[in-house]
Amino acid sequence: MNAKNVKEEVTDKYSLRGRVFHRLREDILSGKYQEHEELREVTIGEELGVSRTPVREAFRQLELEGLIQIIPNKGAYVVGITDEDVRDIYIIRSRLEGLAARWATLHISDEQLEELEENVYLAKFHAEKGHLEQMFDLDNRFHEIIYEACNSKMLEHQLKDYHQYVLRIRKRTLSSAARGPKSNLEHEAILEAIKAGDADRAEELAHQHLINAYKNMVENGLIRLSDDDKRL
Amino acid sequence: MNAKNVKEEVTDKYSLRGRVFHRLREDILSGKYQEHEELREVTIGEELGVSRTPVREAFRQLELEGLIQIIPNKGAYVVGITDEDVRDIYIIRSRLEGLAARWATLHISDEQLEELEENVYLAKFHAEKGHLEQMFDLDNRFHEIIYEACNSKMLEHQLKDYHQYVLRIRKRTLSSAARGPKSNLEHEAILEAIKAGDADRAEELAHQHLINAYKNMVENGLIRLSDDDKRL
DNA sequence: TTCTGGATGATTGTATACAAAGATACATCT
DNA sequence: AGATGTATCTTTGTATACAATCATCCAGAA
Repeated sequence: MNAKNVKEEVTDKYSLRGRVFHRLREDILSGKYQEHEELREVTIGEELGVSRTPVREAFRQLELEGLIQIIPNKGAYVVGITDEDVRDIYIIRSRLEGLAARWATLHISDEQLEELEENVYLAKFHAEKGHLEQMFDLDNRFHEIIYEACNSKMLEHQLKDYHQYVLRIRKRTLSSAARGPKSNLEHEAILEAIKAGDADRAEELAHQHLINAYKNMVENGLIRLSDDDKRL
Repeated sequence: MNAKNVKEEVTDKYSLRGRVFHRLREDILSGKYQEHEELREVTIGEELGVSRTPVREAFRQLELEGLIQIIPNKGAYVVGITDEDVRDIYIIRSRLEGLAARWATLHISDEQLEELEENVYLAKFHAEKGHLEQMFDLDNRFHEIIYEACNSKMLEHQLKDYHQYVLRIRKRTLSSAARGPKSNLEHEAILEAIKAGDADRAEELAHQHLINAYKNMVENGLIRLSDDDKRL
């Protein structure tokens, strides 16, 4: 899941293979296809109205992304995403977001800083009004700005990939409204740290921000966790 | 998941697509194909004596691995990797390796621990003898054991992805022999921390281990770095 | 009964044919 | 000359035909 830029991702969606790829990823992450379910090339092809060729190519990519497992001459099986995976994704992402916030502190542009401030200001407004959809979008954008500001092609791409996962998880669970204001305060604190040029603090705050988001999901019973929480 | 994985990787190599995939990866990593060079489906197919179909599937995978860039309806181009990318990869991986070492401390099995100890012991031997190839393999295996021991499908997958890049960089630069013994000592320290159940220390040591490896490359002039090193 | 072996059908692996998009070269117009 | 349109060629995108492999089932022997 590595080097592709935004432009390709877009054009990508206009090829049949691209559509199959994105659609299948959606459907696997959303839970339409159960874990261990077998995906047949012709069946998927018929469902999406394409032949086996683009399906096969999409399968190979999904395998590399770890979403399906292909056993040669046998078939493709959905790997699925467990609650443990969700936990790990959040923790991994929390570390990388911390790193991104650190680097953003070093390299953020005036324009980006301004957009962050506007973002925080607007989010406060929509939180008071209870506009869930706008809060959702602003939250995404806040993180995206940080990714862009960190000035690292590798890290940005990595985090945007994970964002895909996180979006799906959120869709699956529906984010809790109560988390909004707290999340906003945390965004504000991260912004302040970046403005103050305090990279250590920015990293720690961004890291904790993601951990809090995850904990909130657990507390609300959206994700259940069997074993120890030592990983956090 | 391990024994099975190995078997698949092997069977993989007996399919035409698998052969094309592995062969192309080799050739790109070894520098046979220059940066920005265009890879044509028929040409590659003729070279390897196969049709376009397996070549295309291999291309899609190589794209996800970040080794080539596919521009729709145009062609596939070998992707370059800048010194800044190398720096970011090492830093990102250093954080994730730290996390992996932390989790490995919590979840490592007796067998894995034993293999780690054997690995460290053997590495010392080969370092004294100056067996570069064996040291290289043992080093890779050391990290792989940690990945497997961390007991996280997501993190393991992530780190193995990055490993691709690192292998590529190493091949490009040739690792310096002088680093060997120091690296071994660091491995040993990581192992001790894991055995002692000290997750914090394991994380910090593993993190620093990667940073040291990177610094060594810079000091030996294998990698040039233009701007500030504040990112470290 | 239980095991073996082969016929049969289903599914993937590969090759190839055809369609569509981009690149090139040249003629034409201003 | 420089710009523009177009014919043509090259290359990729997709569909489909055929080959190879795997799974299933049932007959027949121990």
